[in-house]
Order: sequence, then structure tokens, then C-alpha cells
Amino acid sequence: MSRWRPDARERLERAALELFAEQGFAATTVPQITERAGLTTRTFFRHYADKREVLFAGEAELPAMARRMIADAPPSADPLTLITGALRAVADTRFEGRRADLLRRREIVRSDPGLGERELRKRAVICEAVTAACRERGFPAMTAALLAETSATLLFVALQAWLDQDGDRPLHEFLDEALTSLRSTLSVTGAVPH
Amino acid sequence: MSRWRPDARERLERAALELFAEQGFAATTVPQITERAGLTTRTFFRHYADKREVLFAGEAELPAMARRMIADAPPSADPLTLITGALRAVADTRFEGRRADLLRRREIVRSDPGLGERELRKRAVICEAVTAACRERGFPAMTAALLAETSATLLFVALQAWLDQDGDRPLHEFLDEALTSLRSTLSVTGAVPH
DNA sequence: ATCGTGATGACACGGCATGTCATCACGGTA
DNA sequence: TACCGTGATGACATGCCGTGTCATCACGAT
Repeated sequence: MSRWRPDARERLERAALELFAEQGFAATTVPQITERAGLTTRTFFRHYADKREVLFAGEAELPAMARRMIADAPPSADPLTLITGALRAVADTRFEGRRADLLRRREIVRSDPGLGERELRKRAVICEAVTAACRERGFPAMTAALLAETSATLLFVALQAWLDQDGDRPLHEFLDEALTSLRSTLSVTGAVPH
Repeated sequence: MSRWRPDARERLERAALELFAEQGFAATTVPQITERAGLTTRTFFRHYADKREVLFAGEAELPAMARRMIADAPPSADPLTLITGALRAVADTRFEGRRADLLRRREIVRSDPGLGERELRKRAVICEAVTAACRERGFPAMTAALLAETSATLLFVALQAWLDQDGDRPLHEFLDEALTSLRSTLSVTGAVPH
């Protein structure tokens, strides 16, 4: 029998999510979490930089994943096909089929401003990775930044509509709809300034 | 002579900005700020919800301003002219001529992750206001959201380039450049999925 | 059997943020 | 002049947040 049960991190995460569900994120304190997990407060902060990070575990891999996805695309791909392909892949592999979980998570994140800010940083970090990857493909700096930010916008807007829907349409349909809408909005002729 | 000098809020802000510049945001404590301002710690938190808010004073008016700008546009304006006009107005009235100040502020915000997150929330709050205003103009929900997010993207990307430039080109030139770049990127024909 | 490594406990500490009540200036009113 | 309501501030207490530091113990390698 070992001095410590070997799953400290898992116990902390489980205890934290239980308490967040029972009494809300803000009302939950780290001492409460560690008491339920059978650990000390100090140990919590060895595994998570702060209370919010429990809900963002495993996020660190996302920038690298985004980079790889951009870098591995065929060299002939123009910017537009690049982002449509990447967004489609992300939608199918990371979101489709998890709607119920994502709805629950969105509810918790919305309940606390601090969590909302953390979620925004996640988006910003991924955007920076995509921007860097696009520049490595040879895109001009501004094009790369616009491409990354616009991809995030399309995914974000489509995701909200997908979560809010009554029916059961797949996420990629909302993505196509968003892209079509944005393209037509920006394609109005004769409206260029000057 | 009154018991309290009447400019508590201004003294707090001045003391805070001085200390942030002298020793950095993270290294500055609220007690230090209030001591320099000649007030108590408790009084600081009566004026600012937390230490970061000193750098975001006056932000509360931005959503209403954005709403007004959208609502006051001529009813005939299509989405594209709407955002180009609004962005041009924002660029000229709130940014042009303040490049040095904005560079200093960006430096402070970049020095601390917490400040970066707060800045992202500012952008999100304005986006929500613009989305709501666009919906009140009768735009479909998804179009409104895309329009707001894309406007923020254009302004954000142009702003960074404007701040980073060596020369002295006006911000609206970077805005035009960003819009042109985005439109051409999204206008590639034959790249529509399916 | 010994030692290094790594995770955890235990303790201390300062800053953060809030609740509560007393205090004082100011303006209005009689 | 006297009184009173209002609002800002001071003073005090409290609990959580997050980090530094050192001791302790299990485990694996040698």
C-alpha cells in the first residue's frame, strides 16, 4: 500500500467538477476541492495554476495541433481551401457528437466572468499559432493574421448556432452557412471605400 | 478644508499608473497604490472591482457608443458600408493621434496575462453590443454576429500593424488594406466546399 | 542495501477582496 | 442656528488565493 493513492490529478479534477456542478464555480473554494479529494491545498496548485485551469486541462496541445494541421496541408492549397478544410476537420473530430457535454461546459463558463476570459485566451492562443503556421507557409503577415482570426470567428459563430439549435443538424452545415454568409456580405460590389 | 480631498478616484488612477510604469503591474500592490494616493486599501476597492480595472476605466461607455453608431447609420446602408464607415469613424476619433499612448498601454497589457484576458473581454463585450445593434437593424442573427466579429478582427489586425509600423501612415490605411486583403482571400472562386 | 528522484504534506506568508460599522463633511430644512 | 439625511471614507476583521520552503515518504535504479 502506497502512501498516496496514485491518481491525485484525476481525483482533484473529479472533485472540482462535482463541486462546480453542486454549488457553482465561484462558490467553490480550493480548500473544499482538496478536502473532497483527500489532498492538501498546496498540492492543488502543483497541478493547476489556478482554480479555472481544472476546466481547461489538456488545452496545451491545441496550438501544436493547429500548427500541424496547417503545415500538413497540401502545398498547393490556397488560403480559402486551407481554412475550410481545417475547420471541417476540427468540427468533425473535436466537436461533432459531443454536443451535450459542450452545452454543459458552456453553461459553467458563462456563469463566471473569469472563466469567460480564460476561454477567450484559449481562442487567442490558438489564433496566434494559426497565424504563425500561415506565415511559415509564406502568407503575408496581415493575410495570415486575418485568416487565423476569421477562422476563429467562423468556428465560434457556427459553434454557437449549432449549440443553440433545436434540431440535430451537423456542425459543418453551420460552418458552410457561416462562410457563405460572410463571403456574400463582403462581396457586395460598389461598396469599397474611396 | 474638507476631511477628504475631493478627487479620490483620480488620485488612485494616477498613483496606479505611475507605479505600473515604475515597477510593473504584477509587482505593484493595492496597498502601495493607496498609500501613494493617501487613501486606504478598502477605498480602492470601492472605486475599482480589482487591480486591473484601473487600466479599463471608462470602458463601460464603449458598448453604448458602438450601438449608437450602428443605429444612427442611414437605413439604406448595406452591411459592408456599415462596417467600413463605423471602423473609419472609430479609427479617426479614438485612435488616430494617440499612437504613443496606445503603444505604452499595449506594453503594460502585454506584460501580464491577466491584463491580456481583460482586454479580450473588452473586445467580446463590444462585439456583443455590435451584434445586438445589427440584429435591431434587421440583419439575420448569424450575419449580425459575423459582421461584429469581422469588424473586430479588421480593427484588431489593422491596429497591431499600425502600432508596429516604422513610418507614420494613418490607421485607416491599414484598415483599408486589411479589408481588401480579407475580401480577396475570401473571394477565390472555385474553392467553395462540396 | 543504498541512493536519487519525484510527489506530497506541513507550515508560513503576503496580497487580494469583501463585510461591517463608525466617523465625518456636506446640503437641505426648519 | 440647530438638526438631520446622505454619501464617502476610515478602521477593523475575515477568508481565500497563490507561492516559497523544507521535511517526508515511496519507488526504481544500481
